[in-house]
Amino acid sequence: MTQQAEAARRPPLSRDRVLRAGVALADEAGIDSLSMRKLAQELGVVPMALYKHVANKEQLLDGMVDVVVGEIEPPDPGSDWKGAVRRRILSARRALIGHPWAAQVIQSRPRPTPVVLAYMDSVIGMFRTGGFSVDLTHHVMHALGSRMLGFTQELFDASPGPEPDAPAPASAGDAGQYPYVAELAGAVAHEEGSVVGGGCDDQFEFEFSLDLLLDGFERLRRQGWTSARRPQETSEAQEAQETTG
Amino acid sequence: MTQQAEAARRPPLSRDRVLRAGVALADEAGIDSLSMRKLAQELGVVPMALYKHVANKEQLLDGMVDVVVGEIEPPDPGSDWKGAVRRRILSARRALIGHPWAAQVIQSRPRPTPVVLAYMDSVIGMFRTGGFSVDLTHHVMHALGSRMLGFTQELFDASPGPEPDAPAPASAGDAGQYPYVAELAGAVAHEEGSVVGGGCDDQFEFEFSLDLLLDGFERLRRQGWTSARRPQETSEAQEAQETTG
DNA sequence: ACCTGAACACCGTTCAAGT
DNA sequence: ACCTGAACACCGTTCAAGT
Repeated sequence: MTQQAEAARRPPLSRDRVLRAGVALADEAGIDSLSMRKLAQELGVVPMALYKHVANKEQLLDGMVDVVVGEIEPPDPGSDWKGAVRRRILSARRALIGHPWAAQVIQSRPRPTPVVLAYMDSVIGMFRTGGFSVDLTHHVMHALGSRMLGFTQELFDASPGPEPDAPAPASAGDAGQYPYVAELAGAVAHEEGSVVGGGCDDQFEFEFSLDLLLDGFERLRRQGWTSARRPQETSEAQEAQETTG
Repeated sequence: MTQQAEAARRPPLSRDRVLRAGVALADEAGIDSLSMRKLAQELGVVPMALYKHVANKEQLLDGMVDVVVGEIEPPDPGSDWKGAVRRRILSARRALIGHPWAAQVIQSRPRPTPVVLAYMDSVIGMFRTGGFSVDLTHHVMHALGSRMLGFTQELFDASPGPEPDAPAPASAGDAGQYPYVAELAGAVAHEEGSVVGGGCDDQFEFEFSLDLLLDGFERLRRQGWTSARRPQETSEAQEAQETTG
């Protein structure tokens, strides 16, 4: 009765509503809290009702990834390849940051969804129309890796877990055992503009390595790099050039 | 009776034996098949017996990561920083490749174990003794990210899953929808030396982007880069130099 | 024909009962 | 004091029974 009344008040279930509820639940409660059962409860529906709109949990996660990737802004044409790629990737980063679970879920997918494939296709196109050979574009895409979607795999899960006030990764007590880590941690803690608590400026780090790669790509493109010449040889030849220049 | 006889035959349980059995089980059956219950069964022991040697499953996974990281060869002194770092990272890569689950597990850990911290400390040391400032070393470590431990996060799980003969990521049917992906896939399929099945040469891709980064690091080091000057400005200044040179 | 509750085959971990 | 079986609170998904 009450159940029926509630069902009548809510809009009918649809794949889209299921996916958006999944995204909302993962945003709020974390990806570990996302279960078919909890999602059904959130939607005021019996668990099995979900299976009419998604084949299983894997397909639910696929669809949720599509929602996030759908938030990435389209490429803006009419600028140099580097600026265009840079802007697009930083837009992807903004989308991913809004959904902290997304990076992990994307990497757990056994294959890209059509929406992700379309995004990758358009990024590849930006390199190709920017004057990159098929060969170089291929390796460049591998070098970008997950950075293409706006995230780098931090070595350890930096997401705010269930232990909010845990000791810092490199606490003072470990300074003796890990002198170089301590030196770095100390410098970061005193850095201007760093977040309270001694954290790193993730955006700066992201742009630092993104620009390092993009600059490297541009250098290779100008040299007409092909996979016949290994990058190491390339760099050595270039180092010689720089030294003499 | 039979149980007791079996228990008597086996060496007594220890933390080390539990960890090694966990590594072996994950190697053989995949990380998804690793459960406390199955691991106990593998050791001929009741599930609760494991909890005397590891506090919980999280600590089991931590210990398993330590086993893998322990396989990385120590640094060999007395060579230039780039060669030393390169060799060490490629050694880490060999260790990680032997345990396909390790990359995923490392990234799921909320914080580095002491063994991983010690490895990171020694890598930081290779940069510092190689002439890198604390500042630059910090950003360089971020840029390396998971590559430091020998793996890059491939955008999608390339590990041999439960569907061994599934269609290729970009099958011919999708060529029309994703023209640039198709172009790349076609080129890779015809590449010399590529594995049968059209896969990429992962080792080449890894070294390509590793060398791209290491070369970039060396360039910044020589320029005396500090975080006051952004990489982009650096590169633009350098581009002007290169163009005029 | 459609929907759904109970059931199945798992988890990690707690806890009290047994030796 | 030590060990461990049963139990708890969950999963994703199957399937047969109900409407």
